[in-house]
Amino acid sequence: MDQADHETRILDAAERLFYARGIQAVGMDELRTAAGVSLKRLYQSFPSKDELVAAYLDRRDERWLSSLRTFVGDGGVIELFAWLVQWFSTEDFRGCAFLNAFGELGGRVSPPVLRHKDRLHALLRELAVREGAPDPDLRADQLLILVDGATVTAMLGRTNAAGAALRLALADVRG
Amino acid sequence: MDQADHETRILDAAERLFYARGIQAVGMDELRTAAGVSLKRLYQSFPSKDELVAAYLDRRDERWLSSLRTFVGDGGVIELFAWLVQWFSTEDFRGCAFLNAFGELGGRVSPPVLRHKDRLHALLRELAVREGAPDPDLRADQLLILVDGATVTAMLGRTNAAGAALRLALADVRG
DNA sequence: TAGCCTAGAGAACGAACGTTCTCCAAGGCA
DNA sequence: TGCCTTGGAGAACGTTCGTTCTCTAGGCTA
Repeated sequence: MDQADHETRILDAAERLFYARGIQAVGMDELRTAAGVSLKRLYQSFPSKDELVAAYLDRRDERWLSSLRTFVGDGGVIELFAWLVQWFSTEDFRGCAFLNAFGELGGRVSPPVLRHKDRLHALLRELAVREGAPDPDLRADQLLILVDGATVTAMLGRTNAAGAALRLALADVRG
Repeated sequence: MDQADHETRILDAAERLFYARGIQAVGMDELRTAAGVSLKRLYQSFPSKDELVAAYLDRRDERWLSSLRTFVGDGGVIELFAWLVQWFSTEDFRGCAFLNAFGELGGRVSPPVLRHKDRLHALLRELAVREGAPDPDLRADQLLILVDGATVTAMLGRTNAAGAALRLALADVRG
């Protein structure tokens, strides 16, 4: 097992634990145990917890956006919110990892969080252009509001959040 | 200065510090200093940090909703989002205290957070009824998505969040 | 005035946690 | 076989933090 394998196992454990229970609630020792890696190797791969957190967020950003992009393909808001419905109903769903991390750590995690939201905004803008929206930037802003709003609302237990948001997205196209 | 005054000063300091920097980032000792109160009295008023956090959230809930309710009065979504615009532009704005607390502490703060969102939902439902919405529950769900979505989006620096959300709210009425 | 109660200041305690260090076993190489 | 390097397990260290304890000063009552 080489260095890359170790990093993958560490990041897998980090994503599972950090997302499920919060970053500050998970210690390096518990993470080490979950990853099945020695503390020495953990610190060789990621010299501090802050760097591990940044790596966790960046990898989650890539995977999350890639999954969404693949699912939506050339589709529109229907596919966008269908993907959200499926995400919200996964067993370990606990809201947006980036918003949670921001609430928890504030400025210390800002760069990965802002990067993530900018990339999501760019994806939504592409969708807006395909839709023929007259003002794609505004439309992307609005879709971002709907996606984030539905996500935090679903996190707190309102199960029809994605459906309600979809109706707003469709209404705006007609309006 | 009696007991109630002390509690007020403690809660004032707690709200300022917890909201600005996060709950876990503020220790009881710093809070004691900011409130100008002895540690003994602090623990007489609030026997543990968890109880102080709950009291902070509950008092913020009351004040926040009361301010919104007063501003909106018998108005509709225009007034609702006008209030948000003003809130977002306050200097110390840092998103929704309840969503941030949830991201930070997860289940440990769930009851006050859920209470707050339920009360906000109820206020939005009243507004939906006044508007003559055909399905006030759905409309309240949607307004909650727009309010929370605009709030987290504004927190991350998109300054026109409230305006973009308002347009969606108006579009749905027309659609 | 003498004794007692209160309250404040901050030292102290115990736990948790990020990070580093020590010890030892195992394996490659002369 | 004997030596040297590598890596794992976990002890140890220093700090932070929530919470409690101690000591002392001041004011009220008899």
